[in-house]
Amino acid sequence: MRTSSRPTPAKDALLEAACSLFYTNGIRGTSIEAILDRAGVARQSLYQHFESKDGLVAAFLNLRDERWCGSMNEFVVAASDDSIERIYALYDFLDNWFRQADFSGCAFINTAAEYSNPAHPFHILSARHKERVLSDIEALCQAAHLTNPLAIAKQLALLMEGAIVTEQVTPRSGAAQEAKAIARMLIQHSPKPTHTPTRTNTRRNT
Amino acid sequence: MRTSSRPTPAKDALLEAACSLFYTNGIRGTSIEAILDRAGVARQSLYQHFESKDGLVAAFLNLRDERWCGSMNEFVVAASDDSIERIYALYDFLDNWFRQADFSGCAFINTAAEYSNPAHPFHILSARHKERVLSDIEALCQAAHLTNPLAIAKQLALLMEGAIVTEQVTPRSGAAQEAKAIARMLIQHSPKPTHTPTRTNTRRNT
DNA sequence: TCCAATGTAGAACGGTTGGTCTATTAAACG
DNA sequence: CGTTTAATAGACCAACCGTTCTACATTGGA
Repeated sequence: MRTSSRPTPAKDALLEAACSLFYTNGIRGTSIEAILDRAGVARQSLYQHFESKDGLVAAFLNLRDERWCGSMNEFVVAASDDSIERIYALYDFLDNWFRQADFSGCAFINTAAEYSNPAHPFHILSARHKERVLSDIEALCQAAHLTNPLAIAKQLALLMEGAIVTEQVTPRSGAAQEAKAIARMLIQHSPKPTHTPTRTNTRRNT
Repeated sequence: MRTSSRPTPAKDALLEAACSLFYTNGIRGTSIEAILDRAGVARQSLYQHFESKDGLVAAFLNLRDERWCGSMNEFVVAASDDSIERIYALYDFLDNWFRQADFSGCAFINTAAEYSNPAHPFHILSARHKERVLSDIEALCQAAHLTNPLAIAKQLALLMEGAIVTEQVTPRSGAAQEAKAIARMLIQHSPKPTHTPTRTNTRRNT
């Protein structure tokens, strides 16, 4: 009687089904029955691998976080060698995501909406995901030698959220490219990195 | 036996309770029982005034749309006489909203997330709300004599969505002021209106 | 005064939900 | 070989859900 955390065929199928259904239909909108059907797995198998529906939800959120952040980072790295272009590629990543048939917004925004209490475990997991995304973006800004990388990362993240939600409520709105254009303007008008000396830097005794 | 659409005490209490509960707990997260309790109204009264739970949901969405847009427009008009300042006041309106104790994000974003199918009646109502908000913002941009008011309105709306969602997932993040700062940059770097003549305008034979 | 409308209280319904229990099968491994 | 382990199928449960129904009280006009 071991409570293994190693993936078993049944456990794997369960998680995959949960991922898909929780994402597109929401958590409260997805019944255990529907997950079992999709996974083609017996009822008991679920409770052998997960404590409860809530346990399965937590596993779903963690897996989705890992995969989404992984995809994002892979995409921007593959997009360009230039560190500034990689930032803009964030919005191409979104654009690409939006075109996928099963796009239903951000799973974590949706979850935070479904569980509005900020103290709720699912809401907390959602907030943590957004923290991770923010720090990934901040890393991109640092690599691009932008001054105040965190501040710009926050702005870039806000633009991403806006694009995601706009596209969710009004599909095919082209929000990703809209956000990209704003991001361009933002970065072009941000303070220049020190290794690009400006005339201002050469002044003495200010 | 008349199916009046005039508000009755019971009908009013029901709608008010539904508004509050659907907003903070979501639609699937709110039971008929909870609404009856909150309204202090008998079970039968609900089905006398509304066809079903879905009917009550539709009434909630319509009322919320009316009230929210009304508040927004009142706020920006009261904020300033200057047409450009009114645009910036959009984000002060958000800031004010975010500080309210029961803030739970945008009811329409939440609803579109809960009913992800764009063909679902609730999703459609949510999309329509966003259309109305967009046209209100566009009107502000026209009043400010901005060139291409719709294009700028879309950008301003995207910033608003981003701020709302950011604040929802991560409360007290100051996202409204963040968005306001980006909006400032956006408008300052947008093409100037014709009634503010520039040197370019005074040239002859270009 | 009577009647219709609007309200209340609460039982009852069929369906669904998350979760448990039992019994059985099949492979993995000492 | 026998035992453990994960898997299966499906009955079962209590709770909850949206909805309907019955019975009764209040009230404001014709």
